[in-house]
Amino acid sequence: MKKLSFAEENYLKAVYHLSNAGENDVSTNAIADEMQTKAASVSDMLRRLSEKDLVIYKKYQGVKISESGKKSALQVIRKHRLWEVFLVEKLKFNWDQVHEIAEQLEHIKSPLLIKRLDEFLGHPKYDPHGDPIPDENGEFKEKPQIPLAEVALNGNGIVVAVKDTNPLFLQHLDKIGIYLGAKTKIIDRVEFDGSMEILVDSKNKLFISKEIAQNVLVTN
Amino acid sequence: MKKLSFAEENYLKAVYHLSNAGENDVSTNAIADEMQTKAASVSDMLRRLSEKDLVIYKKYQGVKISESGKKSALQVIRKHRLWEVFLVEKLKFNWDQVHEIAEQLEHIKSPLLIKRLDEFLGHPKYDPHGDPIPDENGEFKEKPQIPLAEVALNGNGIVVAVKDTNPLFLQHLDKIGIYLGAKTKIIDRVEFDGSMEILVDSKNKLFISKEIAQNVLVTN
DNA sequence: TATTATTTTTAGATTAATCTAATAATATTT
DNA sequence: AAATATTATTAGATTAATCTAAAAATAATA
Repeated sequence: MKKLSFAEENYLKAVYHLSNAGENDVSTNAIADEMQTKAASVSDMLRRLSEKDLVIYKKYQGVKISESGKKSALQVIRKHRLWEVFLVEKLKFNWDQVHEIAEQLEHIKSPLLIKRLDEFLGHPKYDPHGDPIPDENGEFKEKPQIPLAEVALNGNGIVVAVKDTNPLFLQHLDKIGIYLGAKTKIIDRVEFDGSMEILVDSKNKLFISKEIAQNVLVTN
Repeated sequence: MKKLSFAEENYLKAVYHLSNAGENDVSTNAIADEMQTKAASVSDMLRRLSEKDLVIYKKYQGVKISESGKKSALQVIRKHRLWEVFLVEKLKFNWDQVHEIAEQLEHIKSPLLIKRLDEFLGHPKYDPHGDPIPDENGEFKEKPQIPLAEVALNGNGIVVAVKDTNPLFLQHLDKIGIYLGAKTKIIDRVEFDGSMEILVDSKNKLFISKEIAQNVLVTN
């Protein structure tokens, strides 16, 4: 595994995420969109990543991440999520504040540092948004999870993740009292607009919109 | 304070250190040496730093760090040393392993992160090598310190810092049992070669070379 | 299917940071 | 002080990453 530049790592991450963990092909424009850059820059970078066999790229046909590219991407994701745990657990950040800082920390190169950080944090399996943390070999297990919007009436669940990590969304969840680990029960559903009434931790009645219900993931 | 690139921050740090905290002028070659780069690259960077008023640069006359340059340098140094404390205190690194990793971490941009890290560490005043950590305003106080080599016969001291932070030197100190906070007493001195015999923590007799004695700093 | 629209790539510039080789300024030494 | 050595700067390339504008390929639609 050669040492990659920050830009290369960021592109690999984007390809990995947009391809749904390397399953699908990804389009140039989708990457440009995700990375807030221009399609021309993406084409250029894909050509270079392809020369290093980090992606499989056929002009005009989209791009797929290679095995070695996936490996690299997963290590960056591992670092990102471990740092997020550190920021929330140890430095008392809120879950909506950690993404940007972790975007920087994820590029620090030191395998020993990450090993020690992982130990220090007690080998966490999930980050503050419920996303799984890959191990040293890139292995991880997603928690079984469905959007609140799809839970049946009177169904119970435990909040295990959020689909969107937009700070405004996370702050809103904080405000209304939804957090990772909260117990939920669907007590009413409005078919007209997809909004619903839920009971949190058997004591707080909440009215939430369809958008919220689609982005809060629970397990049962 | 504008946002600086990694390279700019590294040059400012080098100028600051080589000038003895901004006191003296620094030569182009000295900087090239310190940074393992070529004089031509240094000239170029000095011109650019000068345009941003981070250094005062007159061609062929050496360079001095400006007030705003000093401020930036001290913030980078603050971050470097706080991360070093974190690595040693929390992640159980040895004092000879932390410099390289801190060289990367010092460039992470987030004032809040550093504020929280500082709190988490209990507002440390010194790093693992005994060097003072500047506060948010760049203020710091050096511990009064003299090399063991200059302590009088039978004089006592407490190890407060090391002059050299070369890993091999630090590992050697570990091996012979010298560490920050160790109590020392000079029990013999060989005028011929500057070597000396010392008593550490009132129980371990050690024979050390002139080189060691010059690079271990004590207070009394 | 031919035309139009969209998407993607290439061509050509730009910026930061670096390098080597050549030149210029300063310092040292006969 | 003139010659020589040292040190520092400029000129000109190079590389990574980006951009705009133009060209090429693919997709959508009349």
